This record gives sequence, C-alpha cells and structure tokens, in this order.
Amino acid sequence: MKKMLIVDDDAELRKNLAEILKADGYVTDDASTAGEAIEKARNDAFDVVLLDFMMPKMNGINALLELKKIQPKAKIIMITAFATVESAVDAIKKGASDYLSKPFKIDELLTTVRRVLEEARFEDGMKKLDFDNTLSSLASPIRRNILKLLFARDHMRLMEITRELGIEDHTKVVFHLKILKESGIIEQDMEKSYSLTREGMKTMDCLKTLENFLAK
Amino acid sequence: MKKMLIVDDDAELRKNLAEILKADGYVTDDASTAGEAIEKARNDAFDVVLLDFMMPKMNGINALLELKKIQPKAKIIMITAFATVESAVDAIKKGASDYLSKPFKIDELLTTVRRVLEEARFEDGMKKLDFDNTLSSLASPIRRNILKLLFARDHMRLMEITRELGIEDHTKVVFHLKILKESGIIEQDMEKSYSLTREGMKTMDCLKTLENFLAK
DNA sequence: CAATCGTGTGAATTATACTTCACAGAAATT
DNA sequence: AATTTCTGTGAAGTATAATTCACACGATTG
Repeated sequence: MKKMLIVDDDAELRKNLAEILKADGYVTDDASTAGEAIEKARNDAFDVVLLDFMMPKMNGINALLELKKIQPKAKIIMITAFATVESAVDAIKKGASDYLSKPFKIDELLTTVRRVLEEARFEDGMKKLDFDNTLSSLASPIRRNILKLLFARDHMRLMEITRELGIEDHTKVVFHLKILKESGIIEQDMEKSYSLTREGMKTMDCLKTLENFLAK
Repeated sequence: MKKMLIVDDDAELRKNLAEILKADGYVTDDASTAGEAIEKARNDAFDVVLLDFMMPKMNGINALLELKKIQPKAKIIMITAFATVESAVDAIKKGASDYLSKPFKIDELLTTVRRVLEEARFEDGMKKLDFDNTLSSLASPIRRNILKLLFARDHMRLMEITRELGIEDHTKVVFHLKILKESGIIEQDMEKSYSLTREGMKTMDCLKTLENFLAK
C-alpha cells in the first residue's frame, strides 16, 4: 500500500487526483501549501509526492529541496502548468523523479506514478544487493586479511598477496580476489596490481571501528 | 620470532638477560633509562618489555603507563628488587602482565615470559573469533533484518519477529536468533524477549554508516 | 628456444550455511 | 481439563561457498 502526498493550491484538482489515485489502490493525503506539505512530511512517510511547481508563497524548487531533505527516499513528481524544457530539467537535477504538465490525462498520471515506483523498487534492490555483497565479502577472514594487506601496502599483485598470507594454492587467492573485485571493494589496474577502491577504503574504516570496539 | 625490550639501569643485568633470552630464541634490544625505552618503543614494536621498577629519574609505574600508551599490545613484565605485594598488585592493575622479583632464576624468567606470550596468543585468538562471528552474523540479510527490527523496537519475542518478517517457519528464525545470540550481538531476558546487547548497538552503528555510504 | 614464473579459468570435490520437517514441553486460552 | 499458541531441539536434506586440481597462456629469464 503506497502512500502519496498531493500538494496543490487548487482544491478541486486535489480532490480529483485523490479520487483517481485512491481508485488505483493508493493511500493519499493532501496539502494546499508548500508549508503544509513540509509539515505533513515531518510526521508521516510518503512514497510519492505530487508537487505543483507553481504555488503562492514558496516556489516549487525550494519546496522540492526541502521535502527531499526531510524524506530523501520519497519520490517527487513535479506538476507544472507551463511546461518548459528548462524547468523540467532543473527539477530533475534537483531531485524530482519525473514531471507532469497540466493538463494531463488520468492514464498519463497513473503510468508516471507506476514507473516512478517501479524505478524506486529497482533502486532499492540494487542498493540492497551492493550491501549484501559487501557484507558477505567481509565475512571471510581470508578476504579481510587481503583487505588489511592492501590497506597497508596500497597495491599488491597476486603472488605478493599469496606469499604474504602464506597460502600455497594461488588459485584460492584468485577466488577471493574475484569476489572482492565483484563487490567493488578492490580494483585492478593494467599492471594487474590490486588496490582498494574508494568504497573499499570506507569499508575498512568501518571495519576498524568495529574491530577496535570488539577488542574493548 | 618474538621481540623483547630490556629496560634496566644495571648494564651487567641487561647483558645477562639478553644472553639468556637470545639463547631461548628471542630477539632483544635494551635501554638503560625509561626515556630511552620510550624512545625505542616509538620506533619499533615489541612483544614483551622487561621493565625495572626502580630506576633513577622516572619511576616504574609512570614508565609502564607511558609504554602502554605507545604500544598497547606490548606485554610488560615488571622487575623489582624489593618485592612487596602492594607494588605488584598496583603494577598489574596499571597494565603489567606479570612481575619478577630480584633475584630470580633463569627458569623463572623464561617460564614467566612464555606464560605471558601464551596468554597474549590466547587473547588475540579470542578477539579474532568474536570478530569473525560478528561479521559472519551480518552476512545474512535475514539476520540484518532481525537486527533492524530489534534496533527499532528495543525488544521483541520470537513470534513477533517471525510474523513481522513474514516468515512462515518459525524454526528458521530460531536458527538465526541462535547465531546472533552466540555472537553476542543480541541477548534474551527471562521473559524470552530478545534485544540488542551493547556490542549489538555498536554493530548497528557501524552497519548504518556503511549502508549510508553505499547508498551514496 | 626452453624453462620457469605469474596470472588466471573451469570443473570436480568438499565444507559450511541454511532450510525444512517432525516432534515436544511450557505457557496461555477456552 | 482440553486445546491452542509459543518456544524451542535435533536430524535430514538442500543450497551455497570454498577449496583443490588439471590445465592454459603470456611474460620473463637463463
């Protein structure tokens, strides 16, 4: 059950949008001003916000930025009466997921909402996957030792790592290096040398924090 | 090859100790004053420091504290000519691993050194084990979801967790709860309610840091 | 140019982690 | 008092991860 927030100063439009969206299975709430919208966003989590670009008092872009600050996960669809390429591009750059230009058909609205939600689901899936990969990479002591080595020495090649760890079979190391590479924790340059990526560095920070804590 | 630092103002004793220890397979270095010892500790890692309690200029306890600050992992064995229970207890409290009272026999010295090193090995092993357990615990998405729930709700019982996660077979949850309990990340009170331990809280902090970073 | 070393692949095996199922005693409910 | 729900155990099976082995190919060295 996805939750939507409709923000528009036109009460008639709010009512119509709410009816259409409710009919399609969404839960809706609405706000007549940007201020009211922000207030509601502070108290309740929304999946999608339909935000009128042209409203009295606060302009659409500022409202967009403020809403994104409060709820980074919420997807925002801008609604604008005078569609111009520039304003649309600007809104997307500032974090809007899509935009609709008045007047729009019911189908247009629904397909846009569905697409945005679908994209959100996909994004979440991707992030969760990365996270899973990172953590399962850290689960193996061998891989952690490889990371420690790379952290200390900056970059090393296969046989250097293999010998340093005292492992006989180099293909074992190849196996673990591949996993670390696929998780984006390490990378390899043209000279076949392995090193930590930016994310790998951050991961090591985290690891060290945890290690220090557990070592009391 | 374990590295020892001998700190004593008596040159004769330093020479004797170094010979005995070298004969037993250790690498040694020495210092005649506390200041010199601290200087050497800054540039080189030692496994064990033999530290005379009674020295001119700096007293033994201060030297002990300073050395521990520079190299927390180094094990320190205090040497004292006038053994008293109080000074020994004090030294142990301040971080010394053991103490020897002059005069001591060669065997006494060697067994003390060996025991201290053995204890150190054991400690390290324990810590590494905890760390392994913690990270392999975090590798499973189910377990991370359990942790998130416990983080949000403080404490929950088996069936609450099971239903909240939408899992049909409760024994599956039992399995994962057991792993989390064994890693010391969660604990259970007499009412059978599960909650995060102190380490579990810290672990969640780490996890959130990493998650935020990976979510860019 | 032959031999050695470094860097890997892919298949087969082994080990470990995870899930499922059958069951059982304690606690709560009817 | 009987029934249902909760909390678990232990064995069996399944899935996934890790290791080992046989081999290949380019680079370097003698």
